[in-house]
Amino acid sequence: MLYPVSADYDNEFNCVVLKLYNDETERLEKFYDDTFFPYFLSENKLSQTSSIRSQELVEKRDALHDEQIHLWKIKTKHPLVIRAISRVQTTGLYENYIKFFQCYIYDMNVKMGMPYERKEGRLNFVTNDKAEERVHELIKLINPSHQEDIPIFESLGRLLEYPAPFIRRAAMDIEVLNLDVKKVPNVEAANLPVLCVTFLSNSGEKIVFALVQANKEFSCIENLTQVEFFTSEREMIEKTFEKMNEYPFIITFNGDDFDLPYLARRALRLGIPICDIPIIMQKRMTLLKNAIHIDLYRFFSIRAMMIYAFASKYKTVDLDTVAKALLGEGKIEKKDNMVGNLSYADLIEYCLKDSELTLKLTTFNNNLVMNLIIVLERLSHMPIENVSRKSISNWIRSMMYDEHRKRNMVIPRSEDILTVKGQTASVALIKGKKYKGAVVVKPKAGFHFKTKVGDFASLYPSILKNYNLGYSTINCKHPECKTNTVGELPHHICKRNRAIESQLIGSLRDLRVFWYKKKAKDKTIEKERKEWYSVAEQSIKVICNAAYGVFGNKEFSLYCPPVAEEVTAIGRFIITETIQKAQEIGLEVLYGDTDSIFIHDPSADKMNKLIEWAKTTFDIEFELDKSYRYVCLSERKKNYLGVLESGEVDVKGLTGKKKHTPMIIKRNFDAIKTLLTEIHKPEDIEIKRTEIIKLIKKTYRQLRERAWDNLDDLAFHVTITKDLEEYKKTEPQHIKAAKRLIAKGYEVAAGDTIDFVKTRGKDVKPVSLAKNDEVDVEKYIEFLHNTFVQILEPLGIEWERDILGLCKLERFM
DNA sequence: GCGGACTGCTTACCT
DNA sequence: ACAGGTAAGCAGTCCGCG
Repeated sequence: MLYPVSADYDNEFNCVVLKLYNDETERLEKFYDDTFFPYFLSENKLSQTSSIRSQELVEKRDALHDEQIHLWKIKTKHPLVIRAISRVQTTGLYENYIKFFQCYIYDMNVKMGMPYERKEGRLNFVTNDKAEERVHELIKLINPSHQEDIPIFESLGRLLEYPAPFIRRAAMDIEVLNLDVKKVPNVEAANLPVLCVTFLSNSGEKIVFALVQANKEFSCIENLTQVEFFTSEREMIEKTFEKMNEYPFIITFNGDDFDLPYLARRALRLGIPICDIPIIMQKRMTLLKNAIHIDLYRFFSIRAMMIYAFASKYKTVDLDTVAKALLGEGKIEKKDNMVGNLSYADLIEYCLKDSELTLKLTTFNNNLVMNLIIVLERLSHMPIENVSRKSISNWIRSMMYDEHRKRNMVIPRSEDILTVKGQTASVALIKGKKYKGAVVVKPKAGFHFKTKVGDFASLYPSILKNYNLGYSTINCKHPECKTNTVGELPHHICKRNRAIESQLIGSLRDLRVFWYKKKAKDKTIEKERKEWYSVAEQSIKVICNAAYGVFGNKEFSLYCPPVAEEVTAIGRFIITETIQKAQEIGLEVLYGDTDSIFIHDPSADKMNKLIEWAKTTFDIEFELDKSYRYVCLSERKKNYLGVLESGEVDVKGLTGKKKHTPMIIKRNFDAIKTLLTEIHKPEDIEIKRTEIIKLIKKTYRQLRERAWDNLDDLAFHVTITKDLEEYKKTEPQHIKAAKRLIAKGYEVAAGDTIDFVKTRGKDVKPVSLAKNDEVDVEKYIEFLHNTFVQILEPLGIEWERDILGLCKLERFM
């Protein structure tokens, strides 16, 4: 069968081209369609020119104003014509910014990533009876509250229930000679030779190309039988291109910005004709002519993916960190960046390992990442190359556009939404923010045994759904809706029409809560299918979690501030009411944040009563989320530690967990975590208290006596979040340290994490440039203190008395 | 001229 | 380029101190 995986405009044939993955031949095929033309909509007919193909009056639904309107559908002879016209004609145009290939996908109803077959020059969707059966079943089970939502459930259900193809793919990595330890090879110049290229495929092929280096002993290569050596770099690169054309999918880690452009530029330098170079360098990505290029660096950098799909298991995006977090293994360690100094065997091993990790990142957990990409491609109606690189607001936007087109609705212009629907009515607590957000309840400090946490499942998506929120329904024009307000804000909500956002996000939410969450845990389902359900569940989670936020982001094309603030306002209303109800029932509320409530030792009876009340009052699933053996709260919000009944420790927000904290303190923190799992009842606290004091004292003394093993253990790790020139207002410590690195000739850029130690005289130094005796021990002791008071307070440990007191005494003895 | 109080900047976290 | 809320540490400024 054929699966559409990519779409683009083909300049040679002057029409749209789909790339289809054939899962029988395991190759890519192309499908050209010259019956579809670029177009946009206009309020007025334009003066006819040779670049306009036709102009035709069409009827559209305008959901923003709730009326039917007539617009001119203007078809052009080339996609670029639309841009040219938009520069001259700046008013009265609609949908002129939507990419041509996206229009094709939406209007021709191309289901990306779904099965098709070619018949008489056309593509026909191939129905899968078993999947259809499951779709039927899920609709019956969910039993949508609105009849008109059934088609949405059907199409979403199909996208998630149809099986995904096996994708043949190869991971690729190159190594380039490097003359300067402090710098990475320059891509623009591409002035140094490529030394090694490796391909590793998921069908078992391993290909290694290596360049013969004049300075290196050739005798040791006899046992490298699978390696093909080249004396000509040009030949090696030509062979590399040949290989790249053989695979339908090429996976890299940072291939967009390094491997592929370097190969392309190097090829040009070596005189390979441009038509033989299968690499297309675009502004924001690097593509392949005959394959789909997935750059995992881009994929793993997508914030929403990082946080929701991978639960922040990795915090910086580089191959070593991501692989260690997800696969449990990292890169091969090298002494420095001097690739040229490695023996052939080491160089090849190193390069192969990178390819191996890159491939494994797409295959682990039964192809989790590859399947995530396919599901997201399906849901977003975007080509794989785009969905795997672009942030989540692009996916949601694309989903919304598709839905507008399917209903013959004109897509409103951002500025029109703002004019018609108005601005925010609430005031944020934080300076510079646009509107008020969630409620955080001040915690009751102390050790609380038997604490249970209840929370609303997908609170914000549920609010979007239940309260029919969207740009078309908030502050609508109908007189009878004006009184339909909720809670504290003046906005009213439409009673006549349903909002697309509410339908789409609401349906996704229902699918997740009532179907995929359950299926992913169902023990009667075979393993592979269960894993697929888990992928579907995670994909929906990622989308739902961001769905509210986009309406408060002014760059989002359906930006609608009243919708965003109405969501949080209703959220505040719901959680506040629930806390009040809990107290009425006689439950002790210890803490709460946004959609969760911590309750101290509730009776099963009262807890169930609260759960039932919340569910029926708000029609949102309110469930028992966690049962803690105990939680340890301080007065600080968003900061706590809890031990679950399973013995697992849950740490939130504490300094000991943050990634910038030096290792010497983190290790202490982890040891204390283990001790805390050994507390089962209040009497245990006493025993563990002494052990914890002992631990901290040890580190305290180690610092006082300057007896650390390794200076690296004292390094803070702080990320540079913007270009160095942008730090105009202040010079933070990590920037100061970074500048010292630059002065020594190192390259430092936004996104890098700086490792620095605090030195005497309120100074800092990069750890690589600092010496042991420069360390400002007082600063570290202060940090040790501040890190541990967060949990010591509730334990009844006093720094002065218990840590310093004993240590000072001992020092006298 | 110095130090404490204060504000604002920056990063990393929580939901 | 999904949002707002919170903690922490530091940089820089203001103000009072005769």
